Amino acid sequence: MRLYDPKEIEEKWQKVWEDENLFHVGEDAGKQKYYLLEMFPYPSGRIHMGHVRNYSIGDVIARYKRMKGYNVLHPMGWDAFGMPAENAAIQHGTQPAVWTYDNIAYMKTQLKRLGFGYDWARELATCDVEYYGWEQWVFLKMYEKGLVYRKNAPVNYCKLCSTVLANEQVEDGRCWRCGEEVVQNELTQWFFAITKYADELYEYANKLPGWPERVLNMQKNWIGKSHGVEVDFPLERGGLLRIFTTRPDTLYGVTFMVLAPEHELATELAHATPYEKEVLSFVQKARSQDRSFRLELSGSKEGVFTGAYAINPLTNQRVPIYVSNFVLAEYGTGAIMSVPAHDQRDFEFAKAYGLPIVVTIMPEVGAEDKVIDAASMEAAYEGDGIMVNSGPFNGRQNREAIPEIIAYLEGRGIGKGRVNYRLRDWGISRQRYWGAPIPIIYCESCGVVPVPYKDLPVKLPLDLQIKMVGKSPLSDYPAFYRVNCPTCGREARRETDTMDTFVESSWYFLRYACPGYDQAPLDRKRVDYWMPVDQYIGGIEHAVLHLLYSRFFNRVMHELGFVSVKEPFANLLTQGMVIKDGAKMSKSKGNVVDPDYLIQRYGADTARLFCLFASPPEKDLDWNDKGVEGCYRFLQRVWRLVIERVDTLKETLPTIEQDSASVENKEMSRLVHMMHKTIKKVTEDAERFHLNTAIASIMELVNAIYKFVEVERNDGELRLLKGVIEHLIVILSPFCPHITEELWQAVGNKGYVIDHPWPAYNEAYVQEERVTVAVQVNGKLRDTCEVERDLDETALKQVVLSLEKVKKHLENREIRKVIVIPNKLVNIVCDTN
RNA sequence: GCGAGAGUGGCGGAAUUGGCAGACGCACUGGACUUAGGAUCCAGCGGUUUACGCCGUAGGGGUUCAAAUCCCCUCUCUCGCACCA
Repeated sequence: MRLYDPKEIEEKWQKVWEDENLFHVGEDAGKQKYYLLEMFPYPSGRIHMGHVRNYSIGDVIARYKRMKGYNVLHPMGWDAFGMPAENAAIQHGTQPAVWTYDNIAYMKTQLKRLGFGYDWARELATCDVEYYGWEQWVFLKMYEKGLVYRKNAPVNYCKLCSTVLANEQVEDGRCWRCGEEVVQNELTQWFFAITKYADELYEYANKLPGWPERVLNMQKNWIGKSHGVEVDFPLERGGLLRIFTTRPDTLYGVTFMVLAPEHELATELAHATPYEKEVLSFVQKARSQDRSFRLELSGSKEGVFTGAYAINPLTNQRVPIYVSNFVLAEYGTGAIMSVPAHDQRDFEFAKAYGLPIVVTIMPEVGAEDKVIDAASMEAAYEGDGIMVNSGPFNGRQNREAIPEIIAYLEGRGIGKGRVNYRLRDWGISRQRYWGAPIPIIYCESCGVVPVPYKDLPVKLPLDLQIKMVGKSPLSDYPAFYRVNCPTCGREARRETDTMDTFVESSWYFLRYACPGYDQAPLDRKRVDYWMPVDQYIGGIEHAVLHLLYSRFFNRVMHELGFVSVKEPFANLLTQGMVIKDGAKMSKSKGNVVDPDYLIQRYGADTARLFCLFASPPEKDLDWNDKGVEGCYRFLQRVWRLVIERVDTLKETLPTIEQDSASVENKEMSRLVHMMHKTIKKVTEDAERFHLNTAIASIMELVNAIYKFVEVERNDGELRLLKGVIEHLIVILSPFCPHITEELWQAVGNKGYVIDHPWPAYNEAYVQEERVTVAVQVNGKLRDTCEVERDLDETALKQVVLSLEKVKKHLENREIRKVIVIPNKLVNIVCDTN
């Protein structure tokens, strides 16, 4: 008998798929499209198990949908700009471009060896000038529309990476990539005006039913929409101090004001007063601390009095103005009103500096058992209640009064309702080489001059030596930055920063729809055929980064007229990590499993099968070498099942339609039932991505077939066997495409299994003719019995009551009622004496 | 602290709607075949009990004829956010 040799058959079919161009797709108005996308990889050198898992899940869905009759777009490409290329260049003296394209070439062979069905004709690498050139084009359009601007601002800077980071790329005060502590630097940077879409990005998060709640919450959290009011507090010495608050219902309880150290009034108010010296030294100290350090001081709120007072516009009382490190300059107006009675932070500050506390909200009677009192309270009361000490609003429920208070403020011209966002604009300048050059020229006489469209692309030079220095390598390379001003022709200087690589990954999914298009970044007709992505699959780690940027960028492309849809990803699946020995697989932990080794030892089908079978896609996958063996064993079992009787099967005409006439005995009807049940289960599980249980049910079918072939079978039975085996091959094929293609051919089929339509199941056969009914007495299982399906209740009761075990449990007891769940369960409720 | 999710055999995990808890696989145990078994096949495999049975889905309470599933309380873990006024 021929042995299962994965290496041989996998190479064979991969070549056939490639030669026959089987996964190439075009737009076809006659078919329903399905765009399936997995997050593209960074070409780091080799793929890891996380990729294998991600792409295996995607490949199953793509193949399944294709067999279902969809026109499936399943592309692959490379997120090819980024720092590792530069670091490798410094370490090994290579060129980032060479390093990157070499890695791409190798990783592509790895993906091919896993048998993923991509349309390679659409492959792109973001470091291709054909790609980033169009990105520069979009940058210029955004510049024209005011969606890109340049400003001097304190930015997050990672010393180790020698570059600036966006807010989203700072985690716990550390660099998302290398973990180095992030410091604040003042630099002139380019920003994308993502905050212009803050509200839309927030609100549409409620219109994405196909996304995990968790991701949407993280995004909403990040955007941080809050409703409140801006209030102008007159300064005693003239002028106004504007603050933002979400709690106008506590305005009557304001006892002081606090400014961020960066607030322009901070030093101004103290100017020429006895407080000036102290304020100046405090502000200087605070400014020298970087943001993460200031945040670490949580709990220790420090501040100084400016010597100035503001007037509470509702009470006309004068309240002192402080400067403190706990107020953020970037949020709201950089100044706050402080209500120590009802805000814990203000309370702590008031206690530390001996400031008065005025209670304006009392807990409602019954809601809290104590009446709060300014003198004795030990923490702020942040809950709701009835307003007191609040002039015309006394006695009102605080939440209900808020809209009226806002109207009251607006009517008197002292405040205005306002929505505030936590989201900041996206800083995209990076002082690195291996990225897309920002298409801008600085001219001493003309200022900031965009590169004319006709001069695009601004090509990244490939022939420079990369040295680790604290500034962009390009700024050391005159051949790049020396340029003549496009406006006046005089000598000028190119921007030497490059774009954040998250810009490239924000629109690659659009470009897949029209690869190679050279008239514009995108070909709207084709983009509209394919967009939105029907199913996006990737890691949770991009919940706010890539996924938020892409939603923003797609909106920009929408406004530029390149795509109709506003939201790029209709459905999102976030797959879990691959864990081994209790930790994420990583080189430093020494717990990596090399995909090449797996393919070499067991074959791609086994590698895929294990990744899919070991746990449901959203959960973390616990790597288990023995589990891999189990999957290999299963495939050998399938192989033997077919190959051991391949000659017979080849000669037998399959019974594809299992009508009742061809079913001669109980074992046949049992097999027919198993087959239809399995098709149904796999179909439903594929639709909801429960791929592990889909595989489990296929295993059950295989077990049932083995049971069926234990004895010699007649012609009719063999015809059924062949039909069932063919169905088995078809439904296993999305998971393990090579072995199934081989077996499909071995049993005598001409075409490819991938071209075979997904089988339908017949509900009539999904149900068995005889069913096992659980029999309970007072809710406890006492026996089971096999009866005809849909047996009427009276007959069923009769059968059940005649069971010996049941009789025993009913002795001397009176039956109160009998509950019957058809074909499932009978529960006899009786006295319990 | 706030928000979200989870807790089921020795392990990974099943259980679309409240209806036989533990599918499928791993590990383990016994057996068959064998020169051999790390191959294959068969049987067993939540705990406890000689057995009938009793107990069992983090713990406690509740609703129900019936709860892993619904409700309340407690504990533990994971993730995200965290002076955002």
